[in-house]
Amino acid sequence: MQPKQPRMGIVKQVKPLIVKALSDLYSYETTENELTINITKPEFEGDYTLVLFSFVKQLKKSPEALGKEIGEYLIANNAELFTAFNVIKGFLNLTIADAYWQNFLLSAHADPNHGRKQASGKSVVVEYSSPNTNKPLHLGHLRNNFLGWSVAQLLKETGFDVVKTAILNDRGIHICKSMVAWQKFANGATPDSTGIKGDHFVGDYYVLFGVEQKKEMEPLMAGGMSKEDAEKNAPLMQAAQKMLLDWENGDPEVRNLWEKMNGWVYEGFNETYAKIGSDFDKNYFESETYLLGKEFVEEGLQKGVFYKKEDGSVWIDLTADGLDEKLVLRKDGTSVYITQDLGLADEKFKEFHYDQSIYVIADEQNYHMKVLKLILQKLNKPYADGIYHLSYGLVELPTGRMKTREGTVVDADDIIEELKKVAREKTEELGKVKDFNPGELNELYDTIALGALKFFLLRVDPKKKMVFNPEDSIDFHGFTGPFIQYTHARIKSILRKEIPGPAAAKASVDLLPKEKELVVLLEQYPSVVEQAANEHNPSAIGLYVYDVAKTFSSFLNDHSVLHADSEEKKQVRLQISMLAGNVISAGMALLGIRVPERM
RNA sequence: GGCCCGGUAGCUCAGUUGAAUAGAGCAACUGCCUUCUAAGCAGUAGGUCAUUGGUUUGAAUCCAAUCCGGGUCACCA
Repeated sequence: MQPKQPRMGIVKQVKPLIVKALSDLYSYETTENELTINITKPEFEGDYTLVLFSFVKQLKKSPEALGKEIGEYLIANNAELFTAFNVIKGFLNLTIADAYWQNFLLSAHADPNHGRKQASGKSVVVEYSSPNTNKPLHLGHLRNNFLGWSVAQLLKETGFDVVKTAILNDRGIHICKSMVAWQKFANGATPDSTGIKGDHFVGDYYVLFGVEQKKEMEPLMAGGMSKEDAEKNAPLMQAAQKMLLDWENGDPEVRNLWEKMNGWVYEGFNETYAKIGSDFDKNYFESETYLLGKEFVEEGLQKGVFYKKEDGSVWIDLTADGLDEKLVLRKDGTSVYITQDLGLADEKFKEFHYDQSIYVIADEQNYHMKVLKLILQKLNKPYADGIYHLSYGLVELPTGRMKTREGTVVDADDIIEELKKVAREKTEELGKVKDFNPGELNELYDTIALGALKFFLLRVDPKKKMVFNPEDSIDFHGFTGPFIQYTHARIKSILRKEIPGPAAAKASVDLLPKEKELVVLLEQYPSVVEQAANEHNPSAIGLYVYDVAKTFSSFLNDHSVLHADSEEKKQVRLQISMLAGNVISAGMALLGIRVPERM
């Protein structure tokens, strides 16, 4: 990962000039990374500020003298870029030429590719979403989905070939539980016959399994059996275990039922994915990958990376790396989780020859992913270093973790519907789009509801866990998706009346503070995209786009675009408006959020 | 217990390759809609940046220790 960089565009051009200045003036050789340049605080004159303290000692000069000499040098040698400077304490405040900002505005305001980079030829696989097929998606899955989708989009934007993959955990004891419960209690009911969405339908039987199992456990525990034993010995559990064996042996009846019920779940998932705009280039199914990776065991033994214990189980000793001894093959010769992950990593590489393989997985699995990468490195796999775990924090409720048992899980479909309802109520209350037809209204509600939800989940640093408070997380004011969408609609409202004309090319007027602030901010957009992509961090985009919307709103409050004092002024403001609209639209698109023309 | 991650305003979050008085939103309070959409703008109030010590011209940011919270260390996935 690249080191963090402040968001700034022009600074990339400024840094080499300062390096050269230090070299020419003092024969002091430094690198761009050594320079600290910040945006100038509003209370001082200037655009960007070089912090001088770090050179004071080495150059044995006072900050004031240094600042003055560097400032004078920069203006003397780059008059087209710098027009003024001042030194306050240890800070050299530089003023960038108005012409630079005006040229930027001219070239960028109508450029739809502003911020997009050339294809690099590098490829990356992004795996996100790894649901079990025994219950519907919840809020945690949504964070995973939105993150993965957005990171994929960011990487596309910065020139990567991206393959989006999902792994479906479609086998195992949890699936058998739903199947057993359905066999016993459903009387042949189906999603169609009940009108229940497939994934919810199957999930209901998974829940029912737990309820009925508990009933069966009571007499067993009353007879003195421990809770653990009662769980195992409950007839339903026995049936599920048997079904798992039958499944592995390919029993046709079990396989048929399994395919039928998984089919219902996929139908439900696909409906939700379509609704949230999630998509995948390739689905992997655990039922097809769970046997992969065994060849790694033999290879690891030969290379001396793994070792075999007396009972036949195979292990790797990672204690030298500060980890533990990890099992890679059971004594009965069956593989464990890590084994199939090794196999899947290899499978993906064979198919896509990735330079980078990103796994969007919750931070519960930090340890596991560390082990995965380490084993691949020890096996000298060429793709090992490209493995990257995008670890995200869990979504919690004010009361703590969501728990299926306690029924505190926030269902994905439910929360989307709830938000849509709020979007509708709010829209009707405001009454600004009374001329919309039902189709347009429905689309608007979708746009707003999903905008609110996606922005809420993406605006937080992925690696941090976050709290979802149902009471006030559903908010359309302030630091939210709908506020940004609203700002976009306002901009469009202006541009529907007039767009920047050819006369704009000649417009060169002094920028007022609010105008300047916006232009400087908008000029940073490509560097923000680059940074967000490097860090696999969509929240950087969210913060930035909000900043743009907020700054624009403030600007709009103080200045009229269409009724500016002069034609030139109007043109400049139209350009700023258009660029702000494009940046908001493009930035939100990177988060998977649509922006409406009106709302 | 070992390892990992976190602790910033009442709440949710920015800010952490060290830099000028620590920033937003929500909630509270005050103003502002015959003028490009008030889902808005402007303002007031709210902080021992968990604690202690250290490094430094300078620390929310780096180091150490401590306290608190979470995760993980399964022949589960």
